[in-house]
Amino acid sequence: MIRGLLENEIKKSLAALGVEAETVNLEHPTDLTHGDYATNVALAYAKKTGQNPRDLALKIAEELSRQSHEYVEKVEIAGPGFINFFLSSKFFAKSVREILEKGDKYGHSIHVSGSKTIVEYTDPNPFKEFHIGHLMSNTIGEAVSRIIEAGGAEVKRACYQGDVGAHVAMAVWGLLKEGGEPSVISVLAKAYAAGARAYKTDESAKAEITEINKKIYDRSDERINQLYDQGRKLSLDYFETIYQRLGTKFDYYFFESIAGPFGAEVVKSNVGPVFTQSDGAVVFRGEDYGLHTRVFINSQGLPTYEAKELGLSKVKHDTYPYDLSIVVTGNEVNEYFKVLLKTMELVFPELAAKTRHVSHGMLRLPTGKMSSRTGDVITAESLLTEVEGLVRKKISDRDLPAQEKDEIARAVSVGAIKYSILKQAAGRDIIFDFEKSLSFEGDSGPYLQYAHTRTASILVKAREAGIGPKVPIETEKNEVIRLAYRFPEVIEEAGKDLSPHVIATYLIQLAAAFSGWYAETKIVDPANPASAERVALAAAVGQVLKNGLGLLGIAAPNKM
RNA sequence: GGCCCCGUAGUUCAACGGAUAGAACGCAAGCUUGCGGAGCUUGUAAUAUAGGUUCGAUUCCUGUCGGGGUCACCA
Repeated sequence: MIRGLLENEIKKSLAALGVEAETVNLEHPTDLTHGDYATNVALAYAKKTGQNPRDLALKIAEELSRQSHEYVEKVEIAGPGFINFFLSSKFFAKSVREILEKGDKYGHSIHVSGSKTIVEYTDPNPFKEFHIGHLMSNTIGEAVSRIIEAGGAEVKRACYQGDVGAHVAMAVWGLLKEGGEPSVISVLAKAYAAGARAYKTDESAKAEITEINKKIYDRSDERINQLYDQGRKLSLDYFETIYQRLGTKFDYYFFESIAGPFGAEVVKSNVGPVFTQSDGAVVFRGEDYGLHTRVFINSQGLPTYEAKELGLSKVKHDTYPYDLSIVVTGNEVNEYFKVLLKTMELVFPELAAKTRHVSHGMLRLPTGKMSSRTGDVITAESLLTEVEGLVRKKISDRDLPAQEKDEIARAVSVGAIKYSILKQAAGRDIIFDFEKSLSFEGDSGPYLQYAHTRTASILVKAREAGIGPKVPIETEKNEVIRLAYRFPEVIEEAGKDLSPHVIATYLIQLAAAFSGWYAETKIVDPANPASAERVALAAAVGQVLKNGLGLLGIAAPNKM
């Protein structure tokens, strides 16, 4: 990559001046008039060498020009002592060629190849709703998975599901009361809601539910077994339809019925060195580590979230010996997760060192539209369906076959939702704004998809006109080409920080540059000899947009 | 109250300790004899507050104010 090359040259230049530089900071200036890369080494090392930053910068630039490279057009000193690099047309021509040659693989690298990563995300509970929180986790987890895969690692996707516990007993209680067979998902949802309500308000129902919970564990009741098995399968099958719609395919499913008992065992065998008996429960004294005390096994002998997740870390590693384990959750568990990680350090130190937590805020809808009136959860399906309907309306006047319209409506609606989740750094709440996400203007998924369809239709027109994409040795320089080659670096950064939004931000910048160029430049023009290379650039931009959207889990249709 | 996270244009978001703090929506003014106007161009407007560290602070440290999470058996 050009970046490494420049870093080396800077280091060599510094060495020639007798400056030992362990780190070289190289960045893309926000303003393209400041060049394609800039380094602040002169500012950073001025003091050490007792020189004025600009003087040092000047000397470094002299050294650099001595070893100048065909891909660097010029080196400039600017501001307080920045050294700015302007890349050459030769470099840009080469980068366009590379994008077209690598195609769908462009951006993929090998910087984490050979490593094994497991990503746990979504984690819906059978018998309960798949709500928009799960949608958020799924979107982030899938994007993170794809980004890490693009770095060359092997990635396994894992979903952890609570198939036992009070919530399940509540649903089964509801089924018994209503006498309904769990044959459609709405029956299950209703049964759970009834059970949850009764559990809070009705003492005898509460006792019944507790009893059912026990029977689920020991499988002593035929009728309950039957309802449980049916309901569990129905739920899991239903979740699969959503994963398919969203574009996720899990490699592993871990269940609470396995991780729970195992976690409890792990905790029990570490009472003394790590955990403490207290009031009939087993707790971890987090205060010794600046955290707070958490219960791992409650006084009824049942493992809590922390114990299960602790057990799960080992179950995962036994299943797939990972180098890196990423867990995506809502940020309400942040404090618990810290405690969990501390116990993991004590019990499974080698696993704790490999674990990273990505937490996200809540997905909130504006009041009025689909907002929950009575505290009901909003299901992922209802949001998807609502948005898809709006998209369908928007494209209703398109002259396209019905099946293609269906595909477009799906791609655009999923893209709109996913993009609005991924465009900002995970951690804070996201306000899903129907107007903004679906006005398809500016900072939105559909805007990116639209930019991509424009590149696609350019290629169609070019083919009709017999203008092939052709990359010359040197090429026209513009903002578009000066952004396109950065894609691999962007993926690397997003992977390092587990931050899909880095890609989203970059794609918007690229798409905006492309749209501006598109508006002022006639790309397909048989009368202009430059047309073939412009078509090549348009193709390259389309490829980068497609690959980038792909990393976010968003489809890039050719028409919309 | 303790601990953790967060305060950036009217709004929603960006910005490895770097240059004139970037976008989008909104608002104002423009753009089609040209590949999709779901677009483009120009303008408007912000680092909560007081200190400190630094050549340089939205970023790091401390105080204040404001918002959110959490503080033993639900996740």
